[in-house]
Order: sequence, then structure tokens, then C-alpha cells
Amino acid sequence: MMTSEKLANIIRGRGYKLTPQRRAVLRVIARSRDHLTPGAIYERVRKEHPGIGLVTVYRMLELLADLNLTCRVHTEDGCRSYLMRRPSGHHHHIMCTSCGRVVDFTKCDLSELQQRVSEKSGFKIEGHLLQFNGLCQECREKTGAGGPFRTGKVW
Amino acid sequence: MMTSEKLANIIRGRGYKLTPQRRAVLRVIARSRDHLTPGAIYERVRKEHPGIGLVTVYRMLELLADLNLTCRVHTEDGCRSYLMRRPSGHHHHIMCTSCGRVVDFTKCDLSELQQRVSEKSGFKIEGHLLQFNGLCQECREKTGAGGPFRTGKVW
DNA sequence: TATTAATTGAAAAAGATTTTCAATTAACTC
DNA sequence: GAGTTAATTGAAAATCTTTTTCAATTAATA
Ligand SMILES: [Mn+2]
Ligand SMILES: [Mn+2]
Ligand SMILES: [Zn+2]
Ligand SMILES: [Zn+2]
Repeated sequence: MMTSEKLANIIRGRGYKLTPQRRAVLRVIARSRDHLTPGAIYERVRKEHPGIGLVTVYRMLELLADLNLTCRVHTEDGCRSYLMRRPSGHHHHIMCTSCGRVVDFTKCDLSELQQRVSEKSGFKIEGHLLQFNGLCQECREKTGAGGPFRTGKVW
Repeated sequence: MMTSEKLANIIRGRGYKLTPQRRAVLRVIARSRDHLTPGAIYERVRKEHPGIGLVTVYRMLELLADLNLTCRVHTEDGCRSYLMRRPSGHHHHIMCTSCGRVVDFTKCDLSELQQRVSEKSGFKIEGHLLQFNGLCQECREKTGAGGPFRTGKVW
């Protein structure tokens, strides 16, 4: 669990000033279990720190991404930079195409596939992005098997 | 190989009018081996069809995505909707973090992983997004092992 | 050729993100 | 507890990207 205190220490440890604005952003991100847009983060942060500028939120999000403390998730249509906290090292997500809920999973062995792809393509592979898309239990129950948002899209 | 003629037939077959503007967009997309932004596509299309509106390009790209004839790729930082033609059904890509080159691969068996993730999470999984990131052979040779763009980022 | 619904493109609107720059302040030193 | 200083902040403007509107045009069909 990445508390905002731990995040704060990392920030300071890297030589960045720890401002009340930054603390507020850290709290919001550390606490959320969902991915949030910059705008959504801004709205939440404002409740704890009215007067904070949207620019500051953007700058903080950039810093967090640079420090690898957040990662992006990718929605089906629009592809804005949604963010979520990253609990630990390497991880992946499942996203509900209906409600947007995101669940992490960490265990995944792609090494064999990666090896084969690397050999065939000549690439030196350094990372990957893996995200399953589907319907969460709740949405399935709510809308019946399949549900109204079922697109059948394949990535 | 998806020629622009084949694409044109699909478009018409689905009951859409085949305009010179649409033909021009199809040619650009079918010919390119790279992913392109809407803006980049617009620039190229203008050379063959000066006077085409950017809006028309956007509309055509939306149509192609709806018909599942294109798919998006995701760059490391900015996450705009880059597009590339989709040669056939289900597929994935490898992207060079240095030059942006994209290579497809179609063979990948995630069914076992998908099954396990589905059981654990309760999601009904309907699709996935898989993209390896790394350095292509050319960029590796050009810049030495690792290369200057190596970020070590993990998704 | 006439009909008609789909398509186009200019312009405006809406959004998202970045740049600028003067004022503020966290961290450090004395 | 001051004083110093470079980093940080936020208002405003600038940039970009994407969407909406709507009147004019046109591909498809008869
Ligand atoms: Mn994306
Ligand atoms: Mn991973
Ligand atoms: Zn759901
Ligand atoms: Zn390359």
C-alpha cells in the first residue's frame, strides 16, 4: 500500500520541495482506487486545497509519471491520459467497458511470448502494456449477460 | 494486405457513400506502414486532395474505427489516438520507444492467463490490449546497446 | 435526369494541455 | 529566528485537438 506519506518521502528524497499543493495531490491519488483524469483529480484536490491551480495539478501529474509512481490506463474510445496509482513494480489491469472500474493483477508470465516476439521482430523488448477489457460482475448482473455496452471490439 | 480498393469495397458494402475524400484517406492509411495521428493523416491527404477539410478526416477515421478497420497504438508519454491499419482480425504490436516504428504480431495465446484473470476478478473478459515496447534492431545498432531513449519504464 | 439522404467543409465552440512570468515559499544556512 | 535562493505556484494567454452546427454539395439509386 502506497500511502501519501511514503509518496511524499519519495518526492522529497528526490530533491523536490514538498508543498501543501503537492501533498494534497498525493493524498487524492494515494487514496483513490480508480483511475482519474487530470480534471477529476483537480476537482477532488480543490476540496482539500481550494485555490490550487489546475496547472499545478498537471505539473504534479507529470512529476509522478516521471518518477514512475503512476501509470496510465487506456479506455476504449478516447485515449486521454488517465492515471492511477501504481501499487508496486510491474502490473496490469482489467477495465470494465461499462462502468470504467479498474482492477489490477500482477501475476502474469509473458516471458515465453516475449522471447518469441523478440526473436521474430529483432526488437529488444523492455516492457509491455497489457490490459484486459470486459464487464465487471456488477455490471453484468445489472444489465444482463452481455449488457448494452458490449462492443465485441478486439484490440 | 489491405489495399485501399478492398477498404473502399467494404465501405461501400456497408452502405456508405464512396467520395473522393474518403478514397484519399483510404489510400493514405492503406499505404502507410506506420501509425499516424489524425493531423499527420490530414497533411498527407491534402497532398492528394487539397481542399479536404480536417473534419472530414476525423469523420473518416471514426468510421474506420467503428468498422474495425483500424486500431490504436499507445505511445509511452502522450496518449493521443494514433492509428494504424489493421491487417487482419485480432492482433498486437511492438513499438520502438526510440523511433516509433510499429510492428505487428498476431500469434499470441493469452487464453490461459485470461481464464485465470477472469476467474479471480469476476470479469467477463471480451478483449485485450497487448503491446510490447522496446528498441528495434535499427535503433539499437544506431545508438549502441540500450540507446539514449532507454527509459526503463514498466507499464 | 431527377430525387434524396448522406456527406462535406467553413466557422465557431468546446476541451485539454502548455507556456509565460511575476509573486510566493520550502529548504537551507547562518 | 532571520536571510537567501532556487523551486514552485497560479492567473492569464497561447496552443492544440476534437466536436458541433448548418448550409451547400454530391453519390447513389431510380
Ligand atoms: Mn492510450
Ligand atoms: Mn507489465
Ligand atoms: Zn462495471
Ligand atoms: Zn526504432
